Amino acid sequence: MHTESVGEKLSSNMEDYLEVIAILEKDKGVARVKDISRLMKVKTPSVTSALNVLANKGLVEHERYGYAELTENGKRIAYDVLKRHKMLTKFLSSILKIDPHVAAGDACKMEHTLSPETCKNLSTFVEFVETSSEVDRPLWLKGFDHYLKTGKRIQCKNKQALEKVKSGK
Amino acid sequence: MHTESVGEKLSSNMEDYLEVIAILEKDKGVARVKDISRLMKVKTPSVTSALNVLANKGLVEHERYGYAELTENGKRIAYDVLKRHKMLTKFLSSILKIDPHVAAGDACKMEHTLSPETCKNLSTFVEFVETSSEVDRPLWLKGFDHYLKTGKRIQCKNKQALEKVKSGK
DNA sequence: TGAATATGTTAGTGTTATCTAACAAAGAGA
DNA sequence: TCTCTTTGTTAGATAACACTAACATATTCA
Repeated sequence: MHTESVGEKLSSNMEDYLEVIAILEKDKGVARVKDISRLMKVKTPSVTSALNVLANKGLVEHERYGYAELTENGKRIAYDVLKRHKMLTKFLSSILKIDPHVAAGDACKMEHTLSPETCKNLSTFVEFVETSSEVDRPLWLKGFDHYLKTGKRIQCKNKQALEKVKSGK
Repeated sequence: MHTESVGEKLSSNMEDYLEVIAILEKDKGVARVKDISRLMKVKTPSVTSALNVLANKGLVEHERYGYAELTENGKRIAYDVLKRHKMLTKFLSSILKIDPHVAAGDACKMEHTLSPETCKNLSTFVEFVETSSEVDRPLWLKGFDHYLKTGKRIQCKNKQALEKVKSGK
């Protein structure tokens, strides 16, 4: 019956619960046990149990038979996880061309475990690609797309590269 | 005392045990409980317990007080995981410039959970970068390195791009 | 060969997270 | 208001995986 210290790190599972609650609060205004159970693909007693754990850690507020609500600390963690989730999904779908559904699944698994360094650099990479000018971005990313599809590299000898650079503007 | 059906999928943990055994067999010739426990960062009773599970599934052979040995099925899985591990480490360290030690840690977490699609395309991406000709590879990858370090994009107007293309050969 | 040391196993526990079955409360309609 | 349905909780079981303490076997070397 004691509140856990804030410093203890959360399991992937508990992070997932927080994330789902954040999504429900955003989409529906409130997070109900039944909706959480649906999104988490678990039965409702598992949710009740998880909410007790999270409430004990001061990450959600939950009155018996009531809604779950993220506390400020809970929001901080949930939004962090969501941010990573979105970044990972973007990397997988728009750069690696992974089917969006599969990409979301993989992002779910990675979002809890990747080191801050990897998250940061991957995020920078996505940003680098997304904000590239028309001149260079299509050059290598289209090259990769072609390589993905055919296994063969677009011929990119000097003359052809020059062509692209010229016609780029 | 029954052999598990081959189809049941292995937990991340059991895959890790197989991987570690494969590494020990390669490095030292044999895999001892103590060495496995060291690499897995668990105590020896956990290893004994894991070996029983894996032996039951027909993935290792293990006589009491003896070495652990991968069966053919065990090798197949272990080598698969190792292959993913190496590919992920290469992506993280040579493209994202993650410190090798951190990269190895992240690879360990991802290697069990990523979808085949993501593994395949990421692998293709690494290959695409590694086998690029001198002309285009440095162009964008160096651009990314600079962006990583400074947060600023190398100016890549047409004239400058032309310069690089010309001097590339 | 026969202690002493190193290594491996067994037994029993704890933690996390899941489930089913049974019960309790809340909400909706007649 | 009173019942029916929906939703949520409790109790108790199970599974995976780790641990410690105690015990068993192997190995080493004097």
